[in-house]
Amino acid sequence: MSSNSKQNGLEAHQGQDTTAEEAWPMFVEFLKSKASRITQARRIVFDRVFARHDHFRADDLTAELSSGSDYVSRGTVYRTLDLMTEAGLVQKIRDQDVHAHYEHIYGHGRHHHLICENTGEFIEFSNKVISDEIDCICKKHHFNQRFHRVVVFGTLTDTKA
Amino acid sequence: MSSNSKQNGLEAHQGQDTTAEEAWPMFVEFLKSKASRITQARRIVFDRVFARHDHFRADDLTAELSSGSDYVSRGTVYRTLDLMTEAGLVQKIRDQDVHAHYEHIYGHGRHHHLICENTGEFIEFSNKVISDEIDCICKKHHFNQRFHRVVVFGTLTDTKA
DNA sequence: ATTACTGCAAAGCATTTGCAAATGC
DNA sequence: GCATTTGCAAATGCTTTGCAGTAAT
Repeated sequence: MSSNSKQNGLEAHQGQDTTAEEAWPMFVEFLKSKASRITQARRIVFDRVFARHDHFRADDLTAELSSGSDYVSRGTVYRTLDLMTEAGLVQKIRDQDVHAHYEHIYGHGRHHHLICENTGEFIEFSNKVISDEIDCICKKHHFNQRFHRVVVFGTLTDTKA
Repeated sequence: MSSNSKQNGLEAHQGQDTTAEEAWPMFVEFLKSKASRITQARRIVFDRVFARHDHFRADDLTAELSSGSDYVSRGTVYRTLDLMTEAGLVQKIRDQDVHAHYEHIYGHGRHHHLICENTGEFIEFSNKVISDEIDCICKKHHFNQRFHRVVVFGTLTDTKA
């Protein structure tokens, strides 16, 4: 296996971050493990993601990559971002269901959720330790909290004996 | 001011929850404070929201209200839900920006965010107390955690002296 | 009577998808 | 050479909006 990403028959992309160089082999491994291909488009998207150090939207990347020699199409940007998320290299900040859910809160109070990824079930909880800790963090950061939200993703294990 | 919501010239909607009856006057107050009107459509949406005790999508409501004598149009459902959110009677579970944001996490680790509602700034933090507490909650609920997310909404107070 | 609200249908917008051409292996 | 990927453009699905008619004050 070629251990150096520069040998993949791709031009060197200049101005690259150390992390990108470090992380690329991980993505390569991931793709290989899925019998997926190491393509130019994937490398380009990958580099752009690691060139950034902020939060971005898929659309921002699409825009950046929509002209010039590094052109990658919208569809491919989304598809690659999904792969990188699956590989654990990228965090999707508002993921799962894109669309808003509501619930009434009168006589209910703020609470948080465990979301089961199998059944879609929501389990509610509230917890003072967490709230207090968050208050403390806010204070530290001179942040005036309006409210907070905690969401835990995972699966509900069957409790039946 | 009429203190009983049943006097608002609207038919009584049967099968109603106590909370709906309790909360309705609050919504009325809210609407009055905005010089907005108490309408049938708003009452119908309101009742449907409080008749539910789960999480729902705006679309679910629209579907429920798209036939029969309690018809309310999609647009109005969304508009009313916004009002109820503004009034603090409803919690929008995936709010703020509807669209996904990404960030790369290699050499970064999982972390959480304080989001400034004025500037859109993200401040990152990670905290073991919170993670531990969440682990504990998951155990209690027989929940197999994949990952969790904490988001705090509010405003960054200027720290300059 | 006045002005806000509703219903409708069309527009918006991020995201997804089907398919023919291109590319990696 | 064969199978996966890409680019394209159209489709999707939730949400928003403009406007003319309707209802609340």
